[in-house]
Amino acid sequence: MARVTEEHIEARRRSILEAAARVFGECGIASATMADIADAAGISAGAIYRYFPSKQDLAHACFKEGAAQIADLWGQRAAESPDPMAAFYAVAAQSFEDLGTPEAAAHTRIMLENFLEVTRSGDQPLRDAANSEHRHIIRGLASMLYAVQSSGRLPEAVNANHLAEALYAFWLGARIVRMLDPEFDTDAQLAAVSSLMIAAAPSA
Amino acid sequence: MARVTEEHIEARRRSILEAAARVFGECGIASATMADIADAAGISAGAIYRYFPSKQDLAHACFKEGAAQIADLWGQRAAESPDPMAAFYAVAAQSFEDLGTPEAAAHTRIMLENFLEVTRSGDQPLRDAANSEHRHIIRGLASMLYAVQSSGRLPEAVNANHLAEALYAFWLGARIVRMLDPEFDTDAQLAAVSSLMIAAAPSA
Amino acid sequence: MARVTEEHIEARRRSILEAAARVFGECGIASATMADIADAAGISAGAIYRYFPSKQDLAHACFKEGAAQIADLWGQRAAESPDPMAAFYAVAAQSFEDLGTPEAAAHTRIMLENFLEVTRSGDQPLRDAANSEHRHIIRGLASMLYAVQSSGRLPEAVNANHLAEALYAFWLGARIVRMLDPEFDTDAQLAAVSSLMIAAAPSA
Amino acid sequence: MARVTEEHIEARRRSILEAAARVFGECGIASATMADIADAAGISAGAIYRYFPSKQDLAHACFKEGAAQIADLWGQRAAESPDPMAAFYAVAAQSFEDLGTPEAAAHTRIMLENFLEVTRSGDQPLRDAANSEHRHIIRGLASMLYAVQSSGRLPEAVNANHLAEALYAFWLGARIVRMLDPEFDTDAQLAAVSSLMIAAAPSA
DNA sequence: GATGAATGAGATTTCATTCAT
DNA sequence: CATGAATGAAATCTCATTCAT
Repeated sequence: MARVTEEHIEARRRSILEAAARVFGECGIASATMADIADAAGISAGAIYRYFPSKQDLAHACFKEGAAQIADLWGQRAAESPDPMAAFYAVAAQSFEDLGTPEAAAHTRIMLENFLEVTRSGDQPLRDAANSEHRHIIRGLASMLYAVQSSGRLPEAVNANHLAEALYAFWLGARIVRMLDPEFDTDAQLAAVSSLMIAAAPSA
Repeated sequence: MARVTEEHIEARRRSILEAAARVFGECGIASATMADIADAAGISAGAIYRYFPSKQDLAHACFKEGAAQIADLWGQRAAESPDPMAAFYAVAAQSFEDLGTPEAAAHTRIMLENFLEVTRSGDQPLRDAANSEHRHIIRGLASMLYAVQSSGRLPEAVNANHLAEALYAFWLGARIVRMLDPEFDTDAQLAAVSSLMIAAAPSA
Repeated sequence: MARVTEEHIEARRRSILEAAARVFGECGIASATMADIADAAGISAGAIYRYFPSKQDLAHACFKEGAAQIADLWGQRAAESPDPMAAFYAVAAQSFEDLGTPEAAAHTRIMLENFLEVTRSGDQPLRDAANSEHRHIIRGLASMLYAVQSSGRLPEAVNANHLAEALYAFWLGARIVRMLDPEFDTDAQLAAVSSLMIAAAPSA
Repeated sequence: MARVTEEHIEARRRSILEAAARVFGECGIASATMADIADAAGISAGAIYRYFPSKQDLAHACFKEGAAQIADLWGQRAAESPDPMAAFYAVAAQSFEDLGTPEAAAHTRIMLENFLEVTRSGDQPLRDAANSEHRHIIRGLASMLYAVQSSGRLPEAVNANHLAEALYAFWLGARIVRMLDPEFDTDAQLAAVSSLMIAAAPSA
């Protein structure tokens, strides 16, 4: 089985990563065993170590993968949409809805586990990586809000940057509660926030 | 005599619970060992089993304990304050600030671990317990907002219930990001939200 | 089984150490498994870790134990014997004979494995420990030879110190070859060395 | 064509053997991995199995190789030198000095590992092979001593055969201690032994 | 009632070896 | 023939839990 193409190797790496995300999401990083992941990926446990040096590295790779996907989601939608405010609603609504899929739910859980590990271990590079992820999204959100403010639909008295942070926090918190409580109506919450912003818009 | 014994038992139970919260918060539930907890509580590992049937039960008891404390915080402050809106700011600001203390940080982490376990295990009673906790807080928040709305400082177009949920989500998400990123300025975010609500207030 | 006496613990430690020496001697440190040692000691593998933090530490403890026994042997005999030269023959002959016992053979093998590890790892403290052992014996040997030289039975032209080192090297090498080759006649060699020294004695 | 292939095969075999000796000497047989050896030999791990059926066989081949080199050393020098006693000093001094080179140090270590395995496994052919090696050297040494004795420089009372064995043991032991302890002055020891033999020489 | 030594069931990780390419 | 990805069988070490003292 030697002399395999580069793509084959990359594909194997990805399939391990996907299996790991699935299993980690289901069982938690600590409880999941390498054997579980190997089974899910259809290979032997030992084979994983050709692609990832340790369970911890595999978990980190899963986290980065998930973070990249989330960042993509925000970046893509923001670029697509002509109305910046609508983009926020679209992305938020989309990601809330995605929570129903096992992948997105798993990613949310892995992200939280990563958060827990980072705040506990005090590993600064890891912390920086985690921070840069949310800062990236907040920056995007803030630039949306600046555009809204420029168009006169957000009062000057509101600090766009800080509101972007608050919206990010809302989005993160809502995802969490929503996973726990399916009756937690994220769409209605989005609508409430929206109506608040409309009400706050300087009357033309 | 029996009375004294019972008190003694309860005191022992509490000291174990406190030690467990401390250790679970620091190390994570999976990594913490019963020996760690026993050391922190100043007893032997075997003795814990007289008070809690298993590590898992001990962890559940910690969750409940933490949830009760958070609920107390909200209930107490809300009752104290004459101005409902101010109460929200006070509690939120207080809890953001508390994140600097090891106890509050540990509680936040334990709550998240609880969340993770609940969404994974599908254990309905546990899920209900977790849900009832945030619903309790949201109810309090909603009644504050109704009061604000009644006083004419919040537009009728905004659904107070859903806004309460959104504020709760914001509060939860902000606590999380703040633990990761000390530069995440929760006070400024509260101010931004506040200024938005003021701007949205029906002009007298 | 708690609240065991200090002696019981020490006894358990010793029984593990003895079992380990037996098994390490038989199989080699690398090949021996903790399960083998646990079986030999009549306990579970996990229990060993209460007494020794790792397999490596256990191996080192075995080595030190063996070294201490050897040093005792030299020290004791040297003190007992009025004739220093006879003491050397006695100790050497004794230790050559001992090679027939499993314990002594095991110790010789463990010592060699320790030597191999030390020269490979470059761990200086370990190296120092190993060196101090043979230096101790050589010092004893040298003081014997000085006494012999003082009594005029060894020419002044011979450096007693260096001859002591040579005798130590001979003793070590002979033990090794003897284990390999039962026909290697260590007594005859001792006699040959002895006759050489007698021949070298300044004629009265 | 067939001839070329055969030479090629032999060359490959030798390069693997050399790489294995290097790696085994550095890491020890148990710790060395087939991958390490393959890297050192510049081939793939799987290819080794075309030349040697198993790791153990490879190790045995290394032993034999090392033994042959040592025997060569003694045979060559002994033949070269007109004065047999000088030959012993030359070979011994040379091999002590060589211990500074990685190759010679590796050979000494491999020899010891071989010794350990042989005395443990009870594999008689292996034991015989190891024995025949030192007997070969001892025979050479003994014939030197006979020559010395014939020339009247060694008393008849000394058994040349047994003294040869003792010198061999000294040489082996000194090599070992010297590797551990660089301050172990093998030249001075040789000189001490030499002075003892001179003193023992029947006064003309 | 408390203790802590012991158990025993894994979990991660490593490699010799094989064999499809 | 060589390659090196994959296997699968350990081996070390960790802990929740039990129970003799």
